[in-house]
Amino acid sequence: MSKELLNIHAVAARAGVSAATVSRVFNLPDKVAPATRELVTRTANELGYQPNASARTLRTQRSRVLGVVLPTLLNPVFAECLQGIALAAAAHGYAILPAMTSYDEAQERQAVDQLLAASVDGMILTVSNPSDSAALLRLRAAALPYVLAYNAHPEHPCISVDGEAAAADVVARLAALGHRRIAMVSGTLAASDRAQQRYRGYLRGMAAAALQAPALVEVPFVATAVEALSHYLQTQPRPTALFCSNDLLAIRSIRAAHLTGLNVPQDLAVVGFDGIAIGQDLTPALCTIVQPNHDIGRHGVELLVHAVVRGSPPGPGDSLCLPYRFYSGESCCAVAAATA
Amino acid sequence: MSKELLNIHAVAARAGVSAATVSRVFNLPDKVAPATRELVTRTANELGYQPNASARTLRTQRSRVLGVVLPTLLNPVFAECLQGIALAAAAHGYAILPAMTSYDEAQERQAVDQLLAASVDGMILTVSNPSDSAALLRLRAAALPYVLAYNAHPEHPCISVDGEAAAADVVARLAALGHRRIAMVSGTLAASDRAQQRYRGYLRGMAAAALQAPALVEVPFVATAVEALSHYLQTQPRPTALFCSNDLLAIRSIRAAHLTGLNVPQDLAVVGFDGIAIGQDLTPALCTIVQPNHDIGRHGVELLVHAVVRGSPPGPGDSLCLPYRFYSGESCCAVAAATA
DNA sequence: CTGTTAGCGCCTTCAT
DNA sequence: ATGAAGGCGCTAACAG
Repeated sequence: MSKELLNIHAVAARAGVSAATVSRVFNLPDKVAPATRELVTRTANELGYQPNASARTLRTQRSRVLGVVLPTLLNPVFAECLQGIALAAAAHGYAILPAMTSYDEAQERQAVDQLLAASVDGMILTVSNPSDSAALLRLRAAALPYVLAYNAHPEHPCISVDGEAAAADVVARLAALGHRRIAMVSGTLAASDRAQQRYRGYLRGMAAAALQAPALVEVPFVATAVEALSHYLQTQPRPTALFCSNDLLAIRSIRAAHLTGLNVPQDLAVVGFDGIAIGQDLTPALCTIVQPNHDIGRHGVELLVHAVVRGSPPGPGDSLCLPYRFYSGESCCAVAAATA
Repeated sequence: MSKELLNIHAVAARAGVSAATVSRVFNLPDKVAPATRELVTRTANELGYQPNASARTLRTQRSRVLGVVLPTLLNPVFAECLQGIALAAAAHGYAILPAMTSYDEAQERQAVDQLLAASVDGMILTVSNPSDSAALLRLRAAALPYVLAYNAHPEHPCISVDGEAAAADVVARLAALGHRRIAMVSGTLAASDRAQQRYRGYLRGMAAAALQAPALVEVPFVATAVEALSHYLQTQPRPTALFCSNDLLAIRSIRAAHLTGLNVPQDLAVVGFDGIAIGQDLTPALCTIVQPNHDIGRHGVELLVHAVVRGSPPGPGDSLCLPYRFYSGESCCAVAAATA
């Protein structure tokens, strides 16, 4: 096949028109006579021609590509979100260019630089800490449209849920079920503004229920999380309920409880946060705060597409706080009379 | 900020050299005097300059981008694989452009077309059926390097595991544990060559153990899988072991068993396939065939990068059959004497 | 070792 | 309604 000559001129020559006309057929179909348009379209199809995206981008300064910066896909929360982003982007004629940062700020900055060089039209990102992010500074300096996902910050456009209210809500529900020793489990608190937000909500909820909050159970390393949690659950006094800052931790807590000989939820209620899809198929089904992960991605895309159309980047005022939902799974129940 | 003039000429002017020299500093650093190189590097950093990827692509016909075509990220298998792809690609200086197809062949073709127009240097894809795929024909016609992931087919370069052997292995192990009524559960068989491969292995294993294979339990719709499985488990004679063609189905089978009042593994052994990371943290820990999902992605990237370097696309001869591993999780045990 | 020159494929005024 | 011409930013020959 003469693959090398499959450019706009080849189509033009074959159709007996100029390159400009072919271009117009693809970009401004209304400005070309129906007969010519039909001819060019047919010729292009026969040859299997598609406009070269790089040349287009170079010329128009618009790539129809959105950059995506996420910590990892090994947490289903972000996989679900990326799926939402991918579908929404495709629906709007955009491609996506994702980069994974492993919760590392240096990699966040590097990813942003790379995506800037790729001429993306906008970026959706989840960063470790929006307050103090070199990556976000770059974006502002470049005046590139961007939205944060999951992060919440007054100075940036964000798609998020009110994690603080949700966490307080969880504690209130646990208290209403008779739990008094309610502990919170999280990963490295400093590495995630979401965890910090949820922790604030937890403290607020405990105060509102007039309960004393035991020390935060920080589980820094995923690999040893189950072990650390098992150890923790053997110390006295044991909590009757565990509020975990994410679903993966909740799942590991349930495992740790079993290894310790505790039944969930009878001996230990476990509540997660995130609403990963798989949680509902587990046994016991995971009790958790369900975030609209798919929609968080979708709204991020739509905000950016909208911004491109109107020509001005999204600002903090465009932030969206989406509703969450308490999923009353089987991993949580009223405290047993004996252990209360 | 004078964002518009941040091109190679701006750097050249500021450093008092020509654009060609700046270009060489970025592409052939050895061909420029150390002093000049240092000067240019410093100037570029001061200005925050990075070469424009589109222009580079247009000029060199190489984009340093790999296309990725996967069914969905809602199955952690593919999320884990994509994570592997993303990390490996980044390590080799490549970006990735993923597209999700929802197991739909029309979308597979569309994704390939879009990625071709984006001038990707190669593609990694998982398709419904490699034998009869319009998407793969396009790739061949375009002579673009590509590798299949998970798919196995003699006429294409593939990174896969021997699913048939693995499935036969599972059956042999279950038989050795005393199971005689071993049923297999899968999604729509026609929609996945992997499921078909595993089913062949199952049948082979049953024959080898001189056991009669009950009818395949096909669960077409994810939304109603638990319900369908619960119903199935109430019919007599019930199997003592279930071999599921993927881990998500295994997890749902375990749930269905519980809803039916059966204990896993005492009343029903459940074995999955895929080795999604979360399986090991479940209770009972999922017994499954562990595939190296991350490495499947990584090898795919490396095969493509290698091909670009040597200048010829990978062929069927470059296929890699990676080792799998039987993870002896808690969802499987010897058949109870009474139910055997 | 460095500068000059000529496009890569496309879109977009401007002219017809 | 269509064509001709220039340049987006970059790299690769070719000179010097």
